[in-house]
Amino acid sequence: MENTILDSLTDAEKKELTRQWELIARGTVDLLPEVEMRAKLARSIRENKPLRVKQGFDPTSPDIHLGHTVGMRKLRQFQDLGHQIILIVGDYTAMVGDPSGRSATRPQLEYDEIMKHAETYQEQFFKVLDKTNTEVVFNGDWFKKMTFLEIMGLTSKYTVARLLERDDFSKRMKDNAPISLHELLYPLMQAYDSVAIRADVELGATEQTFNLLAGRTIQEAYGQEPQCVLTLPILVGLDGEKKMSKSLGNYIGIDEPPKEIFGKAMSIPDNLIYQYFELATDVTIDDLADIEKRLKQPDINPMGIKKELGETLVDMYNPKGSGRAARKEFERVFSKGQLPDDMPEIDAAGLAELDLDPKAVYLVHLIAKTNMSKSNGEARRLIQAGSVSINDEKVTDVDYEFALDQELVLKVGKRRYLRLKTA
RNA sequence: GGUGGGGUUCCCGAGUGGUCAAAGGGAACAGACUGUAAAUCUGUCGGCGAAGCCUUCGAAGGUUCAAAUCCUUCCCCCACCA
Repeated sequence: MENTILDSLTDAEKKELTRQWELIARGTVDLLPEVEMRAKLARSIRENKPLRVKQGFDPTSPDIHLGHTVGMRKLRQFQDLGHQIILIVGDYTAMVGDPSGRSATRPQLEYDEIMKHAETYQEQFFKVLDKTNTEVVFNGDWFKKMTFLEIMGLTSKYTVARLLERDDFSKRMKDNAPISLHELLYPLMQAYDSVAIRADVELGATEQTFNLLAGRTIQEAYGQEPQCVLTLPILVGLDGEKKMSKSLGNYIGIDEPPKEIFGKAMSIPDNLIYQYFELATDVTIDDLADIEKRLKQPDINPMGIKKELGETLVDMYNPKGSGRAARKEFERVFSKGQLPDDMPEIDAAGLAELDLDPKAVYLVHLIAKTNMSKSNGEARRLIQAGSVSINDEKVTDVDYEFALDQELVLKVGKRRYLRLKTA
């Protein structure tokens, strides 16, 4: 039957199919099953009916980061091709916690907190996607209403053996780590989302393959045509090892200030530069090839290319020119060792509020109370390690105390600054 | 439900009455070297302005001059059996 649709296309339609296919396939790891996907696309073109393309995001953290944008940018491509995007905000799935790639149960979140995150997600989605033809739905909309009988119905459509096939579960079994029953349900919930919105295609990172495929099974069980599955590479975090995630602290948030985005981009290991361009930016295939070539040249310092990356990333989520400004600022502060444009400030009154005497400021307390360190102990250690300076002069005396009688700049570590003003 | 094994600091993991704020490793932070890269080396890594004190070894009690270590109860995890 698939072939009949393909065969019946006019030349113009075939050309359109090829165009769409190429764009969709770019950068994807797997498109399963390919034949079905082709047939769905062909039908969509023939009948002029957009595909319903879905991806779910669990609002487990307050911000969207570059890792999320890999899928979102693929969605954007579908959108530009005229297809319908459905974003599932997983308010209910977030409560369960996706076990994918996890070696331990996720901590359960409070519903209120999840909803707060959901709000910022909805704002940040549209830094990448076009608001006008995006549907945003919460999966709580249907899960909230499900009766126990209906849940039984859902769970009867999948077997435990198949769930346990997943390597994250089997690993946990082997390691004698706990697996809670509700975690087993996660893939079924995600799968049911596809039923609820009648998805034609679902996107996700490669680690999602199992959940995505479960969607096919469940849709079929509910009498729907199974969705096609499109997987994308996982973006590695700043540490160069683990996947980018808020909880690991190795992320670049798209809502962060330009300075931060640029600085974080500069801190990634060199061997990630290409990947970041490929997965997190919109550079053309030609540019990508050029970047690859340049990175291979032995006499080139990858730092320059990394700065381009930083600039590109900043510009994607900020007004024009922000990338350039961020780069200049970075070069001034870190390459030339000059003071940053702006830094936190405190004056005598501010010190007093922190219970510090402007006439005899105890440095350890100053650092700790202004959150430049986590505790007095840490402040003391930083001083001993020689990472604290005032007006560019290293301070190594743990008991250092000074009177604030002139403007000073305190620097702790490589990037924490504080300007002290007399009034 | 029964039997056995476990729960130690951010993580892994040693420790079975004092010398334990607790070995070792990892992570993290800082310093040197650099390019806020990697690698390497060094230092730090519960809190308190020194001494000393305080909090921490699943939870709560108890024994003891002294408890991560012994006892009691409870909570949780795992394996095998059912």
